Amino acid sequence: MPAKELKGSRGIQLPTASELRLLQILWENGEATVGDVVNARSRRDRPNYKTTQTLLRIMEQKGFIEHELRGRVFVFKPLISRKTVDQQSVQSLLSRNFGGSATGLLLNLLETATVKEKDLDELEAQIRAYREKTDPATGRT
Amino acid sequence: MPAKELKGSRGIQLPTASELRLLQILWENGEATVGDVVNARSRRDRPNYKTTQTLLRIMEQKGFIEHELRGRVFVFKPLISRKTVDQQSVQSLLSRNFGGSATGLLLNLLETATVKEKDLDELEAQIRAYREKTDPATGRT
DNA sequence: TCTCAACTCTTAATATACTAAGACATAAGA
DNA sequence: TCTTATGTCTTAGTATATTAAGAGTTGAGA
Repeated sequence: MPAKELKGSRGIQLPTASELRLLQILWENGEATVGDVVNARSRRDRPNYKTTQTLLRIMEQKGFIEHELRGRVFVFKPLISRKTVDQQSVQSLLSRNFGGSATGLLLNLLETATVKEKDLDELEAQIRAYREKTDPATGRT
Repeated sequence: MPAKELKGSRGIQLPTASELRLLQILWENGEATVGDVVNARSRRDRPNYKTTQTLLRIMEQKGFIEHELRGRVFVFKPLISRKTVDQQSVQSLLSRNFGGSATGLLLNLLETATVKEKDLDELEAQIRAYREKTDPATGRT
């Protein structure tokens, strides 16, 4: 059963913080009922059942997830991948704060965040791979 | 004249997209009146005067900016730096989407964004600098 | 069969974001 | 002096985000 569309979706729409928390659970489990989602959180920060239900319905209206009636319960599945959300989130930050330039963000990250040694190696490897991709012959443009 | 505080500010508060657009102008100019801010935008995407005024007032309540009465007009100045906002924005994205790990974000960036050759050099230099900072002797941890 | 727990559907309250109009003051120019 | 453009202060409407209660349904177990 497909979801109703919301009204004027201008441009891409990113999940909100609350929605993202639920999406994480769907991504980890592949699919989940409302109860599954609620119980995936520790007793400490466990969300209200009704609240979770409402959120999932809204997320379906937004096209982030879909549901399927199995028996008499709804089983929800993600329609949008973690990678897509991550990329769109990064793009959004990039245009909002860094004028669309990835470099500013990269430098900010290295200045601010704690990056593990292993990650630095990985990152350097990625840079080499990126150069290869850009210009397989010399690694230069 | 200091601003009134808003109510329950839970944790740090980031400027919204609209607020960030105005902050950029204040950062560029050092200070600006409502009219200055409005006219800093091209006729195409020029915001409404009244709207801008309201936004600036809210931003002052949030502690992002302050104003000073000069003659009969308000001159606004930023209280928060671009660097601070950038760092907090990145941290926010990091915890929301990447479980707090900078590496996921870095790899995502290299996969997705178009990074200029010059920026790759700069980035490698930054990685070396970061290693130095971490362990001046060997560059290793 | 009867009760109850789990579930869906409907409704709603509160907060924030965004946008802008209306009322009123005043400096400056005709 | 009188009008007007420019400003501030007050008020408000629409949209979205977040949270959750209440009504009603039904499968399952006592």
